[in-house]
Amino acid sequence: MLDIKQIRENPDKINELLKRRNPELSIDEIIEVDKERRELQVKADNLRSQRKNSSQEIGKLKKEGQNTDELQEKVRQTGEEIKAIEEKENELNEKQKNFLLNIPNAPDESTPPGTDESANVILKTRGKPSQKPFEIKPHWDIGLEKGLLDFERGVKISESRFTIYKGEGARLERALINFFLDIHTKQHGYTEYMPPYLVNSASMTGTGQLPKFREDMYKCEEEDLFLIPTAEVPLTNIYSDEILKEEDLPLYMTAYTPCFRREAGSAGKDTRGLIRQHQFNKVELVKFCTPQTSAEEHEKLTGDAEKILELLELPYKRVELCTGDLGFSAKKCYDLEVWMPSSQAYREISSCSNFGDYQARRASIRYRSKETNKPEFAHTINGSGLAVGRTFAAILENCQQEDGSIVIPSALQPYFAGDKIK
RNA sequence: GGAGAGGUGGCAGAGUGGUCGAAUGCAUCGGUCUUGAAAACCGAAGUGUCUUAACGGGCACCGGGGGUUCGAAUCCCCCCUUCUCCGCCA
Repeated sequence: MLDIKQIRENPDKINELLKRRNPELSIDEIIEVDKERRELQVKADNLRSQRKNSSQEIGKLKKEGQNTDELQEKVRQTGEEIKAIEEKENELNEKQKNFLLNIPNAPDESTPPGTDESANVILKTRGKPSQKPFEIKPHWDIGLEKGLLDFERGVKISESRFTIYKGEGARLERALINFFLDIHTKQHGYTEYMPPYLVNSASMTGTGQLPKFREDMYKCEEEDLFLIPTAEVPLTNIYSDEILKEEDLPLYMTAYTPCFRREAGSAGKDTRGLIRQHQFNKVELVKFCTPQTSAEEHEKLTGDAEKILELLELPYKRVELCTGDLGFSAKKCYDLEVWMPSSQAYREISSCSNFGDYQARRASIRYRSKETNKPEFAHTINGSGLAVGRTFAAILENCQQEDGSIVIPSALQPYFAGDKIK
């Protein structure tokens, strides 16, 4: 969340940045609440101080055998006063907290302004969209034909947007996961994790999914547990409510997990194929670092994700999201988009965001600064490295041959234990 | 799931109604001593929040929430969690 102190001190600056994201956003209404809240705190603190002193006095007098009835009655009344103020105080605290939890991050100064994706900026393009002398079959057709995917039975055993991988399809998916993890751990310095796939509401709040996006998530009925929509949630919250040593930073973490999203509100979008599933596999990259290095670490992390696309020889673009297209918790974001012949378009396959201290403040992830020896909020960064199902689809299409076979990119062949799907 | 015992500062561990933000030990940091180091000795040191130009000061925090009381780490209730035993089980 945003820092209330900064809001207090620089309301115009913060409003201006938020309005780049959405003109309707404003922190104005919280300023008065904050002021009132602080006034009440001063009042209550003073009364509590009085009560403390008087109570101690009573203790002393009683020891001396003196009558304290009158003083006790006075303190009792002070107690009632405190209670009344505390009630109002709690109400305002709650209001402020809710407000802050529902306000998105302020965009970075460098994030290009704009209201929707049309204002996104293409930063680079690598590889050329495959021009082939035959018609490339969409991955859902070729996947079904080759017995790699079973959409209908996936729907039968679950519901729509659930798919079964089968035979060489399942093996290709597994090969991709292992390939991604090996590159990131062996070449990019990430530590591999296997976190829980169900997390509590505190974790979901820490990374920003709650309270605003509850309807996007699968929730357990009996427990305070949600299926993770991304490994970002468990990984980022590993160090919530902790103070790390500055020497421990930067911290690089990666994990393969399935991801679960209700996709409420995407009815009718990408209904065919693997692009938009309720359950999909993803390898996630997460970093914690100091504010001084976060911009640089963000660039590096994005490069780590790009490396995978390059090794797989898939054509892609790097796009910088404009302020209006930014995710809720992000202040700066690059999307990687892979060429998808079936839609004759580039489709998002990774999203690499810098959150500044926004998540760290929500989840209380701090490090002790060597310079000041005081706890400071860390910066968090994450990105997909990559979405596995979408990579699977991209390979089925981009690597498709005229005879319908799929040539496995050479870097992946050892993982797939084969060079081709016939 | 059942029974029992716990949850206190970075760690270990005391404290069962008042002067306790909390003894003590270890670890940490600064200093003295030393050619250097160790040892010894002296000293510093939690987190949050409010207030102040600043120095400083106030308040809160002993797993979380509520209650009793003039006063709660300490008493009561609920929840979470750890350990041990039993049950179940991949």
